[in-house]
Amino acid sequence: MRHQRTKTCGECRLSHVGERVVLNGWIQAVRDHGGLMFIDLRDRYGFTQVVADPTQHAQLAEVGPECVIAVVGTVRARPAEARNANRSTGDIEVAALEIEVLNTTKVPPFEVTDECRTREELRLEHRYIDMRRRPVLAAMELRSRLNFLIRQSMVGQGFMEVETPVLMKTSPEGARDFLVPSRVHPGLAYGLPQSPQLFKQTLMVCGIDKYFQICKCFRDEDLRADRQPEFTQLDMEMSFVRQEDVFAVMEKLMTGVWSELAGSTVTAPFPRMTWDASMTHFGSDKPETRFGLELFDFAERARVSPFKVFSQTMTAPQGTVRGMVVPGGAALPRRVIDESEAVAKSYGMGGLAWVKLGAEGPQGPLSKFLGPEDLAALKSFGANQGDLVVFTAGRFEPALNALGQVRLHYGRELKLIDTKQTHFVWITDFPMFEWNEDEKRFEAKHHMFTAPTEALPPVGGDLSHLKASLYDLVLNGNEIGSGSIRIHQPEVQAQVFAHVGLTPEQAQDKFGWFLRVLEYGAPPHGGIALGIDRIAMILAGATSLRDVIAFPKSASGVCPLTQSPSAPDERQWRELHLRPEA
RNA sequence: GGGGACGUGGCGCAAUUGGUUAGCGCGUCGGCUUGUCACGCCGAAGGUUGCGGGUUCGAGUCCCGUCGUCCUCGCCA
Repeated sequence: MRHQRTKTCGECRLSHVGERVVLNGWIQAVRDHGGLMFIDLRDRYGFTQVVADPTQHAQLAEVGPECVIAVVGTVRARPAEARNANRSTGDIEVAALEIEVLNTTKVPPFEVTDECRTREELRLEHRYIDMRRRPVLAAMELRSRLNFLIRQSMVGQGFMEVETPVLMKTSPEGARDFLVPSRVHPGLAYGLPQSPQLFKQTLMVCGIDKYFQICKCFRDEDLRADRQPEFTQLDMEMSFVRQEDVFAVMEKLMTGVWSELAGSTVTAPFPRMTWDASMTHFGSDKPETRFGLELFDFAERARVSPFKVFSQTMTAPQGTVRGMVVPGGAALPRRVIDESEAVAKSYGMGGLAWVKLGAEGPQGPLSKFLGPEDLAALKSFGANQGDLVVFTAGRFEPALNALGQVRLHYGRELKLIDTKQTHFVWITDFPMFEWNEDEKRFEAKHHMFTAPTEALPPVGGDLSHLKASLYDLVLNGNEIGSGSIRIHQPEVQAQVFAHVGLTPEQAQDKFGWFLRVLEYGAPPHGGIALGIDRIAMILAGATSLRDVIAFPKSASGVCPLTQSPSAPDERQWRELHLRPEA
């Protein structure tokens, strides 16, 4: 490179007119008028129009879009009628004195334009071209600013950033671990962290008091639009705190982030809602609270209903019948109702019971089962003439969850969600355990290190009603963080291990080291982890995590750019004492 | 592991009920062009319709299988 830039492509203004400058960048577009040529030069900072006489610069014959050039030239004001108000540099142009071709390019597989509508697979395969596009670049910048604001806020609030190992001990509970086989120790493996949970708790015992880290976490499970195998968390933990202290730190962080990056004011404290209330009213543990359509409990009437699905469900274990009023829904076409039934079915329901309260009385499959007392009950739940009422029947969580999804379906279908609003809400008092039907045992709802809010019953007892100091931060119906007050007493920790079916030997083998940590003066502590990718996605207005990750993986976990995972060679397998299945 | 959608020149799309030589726009290449900024005008090249098999006189179109991508249930915090 003979000519190194003295200005970026977003820098020159009328105040620079007359200056001799050097620009480096990519050719965005060439407009060749024969005796006069316009070149839009682009870098991260902007675009500058270069004007050249092709007869003076023979190299111009060999360059096209995405070639990299250096331009030596003079800044001059554009003629008044040729100014471009759409660009910050639109009042000036650089008249080329010399042009140096720094690199040519193959014909790009797609054009570098804002509204590029090529398929995502191709964009990710050529991410180095895709990221030159302004929307992608903007998402990366947003993320960078988010990370900076997080560090600024956390350090400002007295937290210390500590790095924890990525090669760590594999753990049996929760998501599947990515394994890293050991070369030195045949048959042994590290696990990549699902989160630095035990290390951050250990840091509390170390006396760090306030810890945070922006760290990569890994989970070897199937992917979704909002789930990648590796993702980034803001991980934090504090000593001598109750959950309100954790909330306050996060509220200060998030209100600051929102005012900086979303340009909107979010006020703290955020509303709090118990898990029971969230499930009961919204059919979800991550409620979208920007519209109504709250659910109601139809148990009383369902119990005595002639409709067998209702009455039989009420006699089954954990059986419940829940309903939801769709105001004005009696006018909805059958197609919309059928679609909502499909939603309920996809979430495990046999169907969706519904009734339209029309002018001539109840209509629909359920109407013949509804007596005057049922209709009075519906009225008490807010149903009026002209409304649609839908119901699910089943076990508590599936029935509520399915109806919650139906609620979201109607919220979107009827455009009830005010997307201009930002609703943070804390969900608190989660159940400590949940029953795993496949394995016939209780397992931790969050993880095994969450503190119960009351004394644990003897092993073998019913754990289904136990609550924990466990909380989620929910934003516009997205779970963006999850945390808890932790167990800091080794006896309690040992009890929890026993409750989830770990023998003392297994507990010792997997977590003995951590039980010992707790035995040496562990302070009461708690914390939370926020999903930075998801927060960035919401701030960017994106619908996929891939839009805010520089080099994301496809739904099957493949990196489109590098084609990982790939086959290690024979020697690599051998060194790890492994052999692939043929 | 299950369900759904998609796969056609480099890119985005079209092709009626299975029927002629698979079209259009962008890009690319060549020519013209001194005030454009999605420059314009003229011309040209570019296709094993993801892959494999089948049905048929005939398949981009129908059937079976397979691969890939996306969405999703399960799974996962």
